[in-house]
Amino acid sequence: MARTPPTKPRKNALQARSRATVDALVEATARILTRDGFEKASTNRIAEVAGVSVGSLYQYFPSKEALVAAVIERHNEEIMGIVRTALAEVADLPIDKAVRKLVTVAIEAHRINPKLHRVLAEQIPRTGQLKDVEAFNREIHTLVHTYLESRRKEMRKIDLDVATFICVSAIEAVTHNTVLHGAEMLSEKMVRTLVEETTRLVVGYLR
Amino acid sequence: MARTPPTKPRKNALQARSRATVDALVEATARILTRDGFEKASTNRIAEVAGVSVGSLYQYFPSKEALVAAVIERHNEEIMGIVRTALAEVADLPIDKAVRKLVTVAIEAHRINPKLHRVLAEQIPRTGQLKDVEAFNREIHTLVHTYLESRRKEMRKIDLDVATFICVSAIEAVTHNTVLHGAEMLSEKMVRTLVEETTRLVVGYLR
DNA sequence: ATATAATGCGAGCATACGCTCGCTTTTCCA
DNA sequence: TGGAAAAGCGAGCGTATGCTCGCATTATAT
Repeated sequence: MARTPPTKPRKNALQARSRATVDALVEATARILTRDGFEKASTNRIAEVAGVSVGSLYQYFPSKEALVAAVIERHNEEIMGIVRTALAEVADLPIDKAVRKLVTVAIEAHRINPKLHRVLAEQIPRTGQLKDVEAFNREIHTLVHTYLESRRKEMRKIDLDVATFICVSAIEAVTHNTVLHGAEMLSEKMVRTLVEETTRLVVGYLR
Repeated sequence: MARTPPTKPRKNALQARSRATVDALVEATARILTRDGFEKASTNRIAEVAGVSVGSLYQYFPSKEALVAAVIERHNEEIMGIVRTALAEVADLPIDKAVRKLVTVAIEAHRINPKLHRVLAEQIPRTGQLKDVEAFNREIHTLVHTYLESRRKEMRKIDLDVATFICVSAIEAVTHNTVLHGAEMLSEKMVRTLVEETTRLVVGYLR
C-alpha cells in the first residue's frame, strides 16, 4: 500500500471520474481561448464552463498557466502526429510529390482550429513553454532533414541544414498566412493553387 | 480665442514639455514591453518608468491599450519607412538584384528590435490594431505587386497576386525565423548565406 | 455497514490593476 | 506682474482575478 498520506496529490492520481474532470477543464480552456481570447480565460470562468468548481480545478492544475500549457501540449501533440504520419508516408516519394503532400497536410493541420492556433502562438512566450515548442520545431527540422538527405541525388549541391531551414520556414509561412490572414474565405480552388505554387517554390529551390 | 472650456483635452494639445511627456510614456511602454513583456506593463509602472505620474499618463492616453497602440504605430511607421525606401531604390534593378536587396533590408529591419517586434506581434489582436496592420500589409503587397508588374518580362507566366503573396510570405518567414528563433547568435557570414539562399528561393520561383 | 480515502465544492481572502479627481506647480502672455 | 490655462501629481476607489481552505459528497475496501 502506498505510504502517501492523504495530502493533496501534488499533481494528479487520476483513476476514475477525475480523468473526466481534467479533460473537461482542458477542453473548456481551449474553448474559451478560441472563442474569447486569453484575457477572458479566468480560472473561475474556466471552471464554470467545464462544469466544475474552482477548487477542483486547483486540485489538478497548480496555476492558470498550467492549464494553458496543457492545451498547448495537446494541440502540439495532435499536429506532430499529423506531421510524423505525413513524413512517414512520404519517405519513398520523389521530392516534388513529397513536397506537395507536405504542403497539403500543413494547410490541413492549420485548418483544424486556426483561432486556437493563433491564440496559442501568442501565449507560448507567456507560459514558458518556449522550450517545448522549440523541441517541437527541432523534431520537424530533423525529420525534414533526414528526408532531404535520403533524396540528395535529386538535389543540387547544397547545405542541408540551411535548405531545411529555408524550406520549413517557407512552407510554414505560406500555410500560416493562408489560414490566419486569409481568414476562412478559402475556396478549394485557391487552396489547390497555393499548394501548387508553394510546391513549385520549394522544389525549384532544392534543385 | 477658442471656445473650448478648460476641460481635459480629450486627446492632446501638445505644445511644450507635454510633448516630451508623451514621448517618455511611449518610450517607457516600449522598454517595458521589450524587457518584461505585456503583463508587466501596468499603467502605474509605465508612468513610473517614464518619470511621470499616472494622472499625466491619463491626460494623453485614454487607456492602456492606447499606449500599446501608439508603440505599434511608431514601430510600424519606422519599418514602413525602411521598406518604402528600399523598394524605391530597387525599382530599376533586375529581379535578382532587387530581391537580394529586399531580403537584406528585411533582415536588418527585424534586427532593430527583435524582442519588441515579437511582443507587438502578440499584442496586435488585443489592441484592435489589426486593421492598421492589415493596411500595412496591403501597402507592402501593393508595392511589391507594382514592382513585379514592371519586371514581368523577366518572369514566367504567373498570377501576380499569388506570386506576390508567396514571395512576401517567404521573405517574411525567413527573416522572422532568422531573427526570432535563431536568437542573436547570427554571424555575418550566416546572414549572408541566408540572404543568398532566400534570394535563390524567390528568384528561382519567379522565373 | 462502516471506515477511509478520493474527489468535488464555492464563499471569500489577498492582491494588483486600471483609472479618477481634487489639488499643486509651471508656463504663457496681456 | 498677475492671473488664467496647461501640465503634472499621486492617494485611493472599485473591481476583477488567482487562489485557499474547510467542509460535503462519492467511491472503495473490508
